[in-house]
Amino acid sequence: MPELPDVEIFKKYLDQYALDQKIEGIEVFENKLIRGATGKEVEEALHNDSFTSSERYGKWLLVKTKKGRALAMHFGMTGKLQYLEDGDNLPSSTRFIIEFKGKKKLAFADRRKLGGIELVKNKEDLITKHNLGPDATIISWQEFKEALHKKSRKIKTVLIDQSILAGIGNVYADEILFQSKVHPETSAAKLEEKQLKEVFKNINPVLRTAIKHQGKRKSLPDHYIIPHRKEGADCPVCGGKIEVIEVGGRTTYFCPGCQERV
DNA sequence: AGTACCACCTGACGGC
DNA sequence: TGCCGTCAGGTGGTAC
Repeated sequence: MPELPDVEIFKKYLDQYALDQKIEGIEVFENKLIRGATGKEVEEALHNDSFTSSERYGKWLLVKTKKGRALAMHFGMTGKLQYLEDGDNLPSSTRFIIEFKGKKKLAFADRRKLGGIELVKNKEDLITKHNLGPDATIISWQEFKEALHKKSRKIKTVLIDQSILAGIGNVYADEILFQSKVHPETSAAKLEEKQLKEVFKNINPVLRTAIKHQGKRKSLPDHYIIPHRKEGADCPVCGGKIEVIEVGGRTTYFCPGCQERV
């Protein structure tokens, strides 16, 4: 379930393996995952070009080419990248591959087909097209407060709304709220400024910790709720029982002892 | 305008 | 043993 930390890991992976190699073509196994263009168009756009750098924005990975093009990748729920040398087997659920000189490949696999790629002009184009708010790791306190303090919606649904801030998904929203001792169903507008600031202050530490742990959720610190995402599990902080509810159609784990309803 | 909800997607899992 | 309903949660579109 790629959220911001997972995409940051994909970025490092792509930077390590797929930069500065001549692109000879692409092969598409699932047309639906090429958004807003045909496979042929993407092929023509990338042919004889090469990737020079990448940038993560929210849950998007923007890959730039030497000739000034940009390929935006989204990983949906189950997307991932795999770099292959000549003779390596394609991962299961490979939806398309980018072929480099020397029979090397970058495979985009996505079991549930909720991810995909598209051609964009640049980062601003991506942001406009998908109505993305500021990236969760760079938003300032002032911007954050301004965006949230009048929202009547539940704080959790606001946190995962990509048009408000980009990058936080279901799992890390629960973690940020647990660390902030804020109940996920509290209306954003009803939070005291102190609580809202606490939420803001926990965003970066939680996301950075997740990146440091390579997105492996079981290996996160024990005082995080993520390793205890199970109904009735013991809360690592107060020893109470973890509860499961649905918020905005998403499964939500929280500790009623630590996260008081406002 | 702001908010809520549903469709899409498919493999894993659990109940009977 | 095997079938089948349910669940997971990303985005984007629609309805209120």
